[in-house]
Amino acid sequence: MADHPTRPTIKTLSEVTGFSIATISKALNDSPVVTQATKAAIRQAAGQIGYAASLRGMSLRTGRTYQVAVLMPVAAPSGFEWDGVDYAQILSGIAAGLEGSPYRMSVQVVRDAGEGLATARQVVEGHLADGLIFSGIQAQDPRVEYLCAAGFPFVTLGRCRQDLTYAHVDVDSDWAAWAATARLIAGGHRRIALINPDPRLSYALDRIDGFTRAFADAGLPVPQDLIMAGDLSTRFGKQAAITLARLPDPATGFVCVNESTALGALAGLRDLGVDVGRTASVIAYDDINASAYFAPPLTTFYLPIEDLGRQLGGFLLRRLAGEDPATLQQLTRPDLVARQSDRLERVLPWEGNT
Amino acid sequence: MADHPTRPTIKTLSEVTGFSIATISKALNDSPVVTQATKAAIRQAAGQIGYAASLRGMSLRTGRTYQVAVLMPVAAPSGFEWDGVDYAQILSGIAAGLEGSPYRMSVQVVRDAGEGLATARQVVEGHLADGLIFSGIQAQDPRVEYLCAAGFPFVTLGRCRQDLTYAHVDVDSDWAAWAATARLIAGGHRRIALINPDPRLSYALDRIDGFTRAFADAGLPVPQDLIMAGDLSTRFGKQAAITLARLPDPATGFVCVNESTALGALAGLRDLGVDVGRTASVIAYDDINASAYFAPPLTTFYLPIEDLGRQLGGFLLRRLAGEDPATLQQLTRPDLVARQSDRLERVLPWEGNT
DNA sequence: TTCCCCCTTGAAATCGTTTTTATCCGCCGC
DNA sequence: GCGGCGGATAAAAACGATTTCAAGGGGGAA
Repeated sequence: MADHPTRPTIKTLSEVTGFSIATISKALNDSPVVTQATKAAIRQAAGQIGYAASLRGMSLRTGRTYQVAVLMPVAAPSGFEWDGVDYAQILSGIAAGLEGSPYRMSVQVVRDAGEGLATARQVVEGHLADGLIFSGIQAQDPRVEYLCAAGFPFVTLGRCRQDLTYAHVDVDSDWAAWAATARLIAGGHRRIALINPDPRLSYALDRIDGFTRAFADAGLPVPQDLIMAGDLSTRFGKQAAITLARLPDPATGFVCVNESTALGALAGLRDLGVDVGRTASVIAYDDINASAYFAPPLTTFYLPIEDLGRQLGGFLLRRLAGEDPATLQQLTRPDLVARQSDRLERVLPWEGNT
Repeated sequence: MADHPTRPTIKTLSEVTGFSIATISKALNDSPVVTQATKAAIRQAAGQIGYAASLRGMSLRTGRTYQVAVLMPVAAPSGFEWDGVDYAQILSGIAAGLEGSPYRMSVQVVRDAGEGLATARQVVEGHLADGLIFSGIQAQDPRVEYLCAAGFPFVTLGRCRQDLTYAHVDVDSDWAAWAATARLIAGGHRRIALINPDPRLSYALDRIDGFTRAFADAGLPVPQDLIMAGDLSTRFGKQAAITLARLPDPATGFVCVNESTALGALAGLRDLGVDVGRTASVIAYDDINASAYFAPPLTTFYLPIEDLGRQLGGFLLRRLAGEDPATLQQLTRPDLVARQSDRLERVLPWEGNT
């Protein structure tokens, strides 16, 4: 732990320039009470000796931490299963959104929503960060409630269904599910399954809404029995697909929640000997652009999660600057990436053979 | 930004207990100069009012930040391709390894090795963290050199090939590549390809060593022309497989660097009409347990990356406590998960048809 | 010329800890 | 009985910044 040639402090700079530390501080913070000439001289000297304010000192005095905490959910460690979420990309986006500010990103791992609330409490009460970013928003989300009540700055990836005003970035899951379902209906499918995550998640409900609306638009009854709630794992996707394809009146279309469940669905259908692309179709959300390499390549709705992360970071910065959360809300429609697998290319099973 | 009912400071505790803040500090840090009785009283009161030392104050005084920085590599943002690395799991492991300590995890995103060095410098010179964790170690790694020279505590995931003593955790890639190659040789393959990442990476060289040794052990010539260096993307896996399978004397076995390249290889072979499992075999490192759902399921060497992360965190804690880095080194052999796809079940292509 | 005000800068307090140094007190030894 | 010693606690300085308030100086107005 070699103590590096102690880096310059404001006092060093004071000795070098001859100005008092008070003036230095004001000059560097661009206070209007300091002359332009003085500011220039001080900045020049600061650059010269490579002075950068110590976050520690600033932090103690101002009460700010210059840290942004991100609550990163990880699946419970029991028998790891891929969940298809590339959180690294989200973090990368957040970091990009924070760039240019003095804020750094502190990652807190949370294993479930309950732990999320506890961690949020710790962050707020322990002044561990100045702002919070998290995802996995539930329809009724205790973290959102708590943070709103506490008046703590935060931005979420996703919206809860409560009447609260807060900054958020979200994907239009209702629309995406609607579009995916409508596309399968147009392709001739009637028995379409919705492979959905934890039903407490707000976007799981959005997906059900969109799914339902697509059937209503087509004047068709909604196949309630084909809505499956689980998690984001490949294992669940496979199990669900197998269950659904084995029904007396099997599902032929699958609207998966993401690429890992879609991969599982494909594996399940393959095990049953179902030829995806001929007798069944799969559509998914696309976080990581792996679907192009599946067998068959999947039609997806691409989520630019790094961009979403960047928005999250940018919004939090603006929120920290005092901006009204009502102006910091954004809804993105994912782009359709049409590949194959979503249209019935040959006969539909219920049409019999010719 | 409601200023929460200002949380208790050491001064509060001093007023409550009647002891001076100096005594409080010593008592809570378990200094031997304080009586047991006093310590007990102070601890009791601290628990009572919910006092926890402010990291800000501690940090300013001690010069420590109580932060651990993790350098998280992300692929360059040009046309995102999945790289199959679930860094979230590594972070989760690191956080688990840090649990119980006052250290928190700060994540710095780096886009390439050069930026990694710059970021490491920033962290060290700006006192942004007390320790550093990073991966993607190159055979000649400037970050390792710099940090060793600076005497800054760090732990790496991977080893460089320089003669430096530092704490690290690594996977025995040499062994894994050897075992995978030997398995394919035993399965009848002779034209075995090594799909490898960036050749500057230390473990890329380890893999070449193991690959080479497997051929040497079998008394066979090493197919140098089948060693492909690229990145971890699915795209590269596909391109490489297509190139290799189109050779006049095509590759029939593929030792992939991870699951995303393996997925790409499968996609490429499928496009060429190669029946993997009959005329070709693929083996991969397995970070995320998705290979079980590929078509066909892949035999893999499973890397418990969360455990590796936990080790990283634990090692760094011990390093920060002053332990000798020479004692903080660990090499793990990944577990073989035998599925299919790695044995030639039917005829070998060069045997002609019967 | 004198007084006042404003503009610029400086001194000092403060944030919450740790650590060094000082003080107080009782007890032991001579 | 007195001096010194050591054990327990307290006082004060320090870490590096920001911020409040005071001070100094110059210029304009009377």
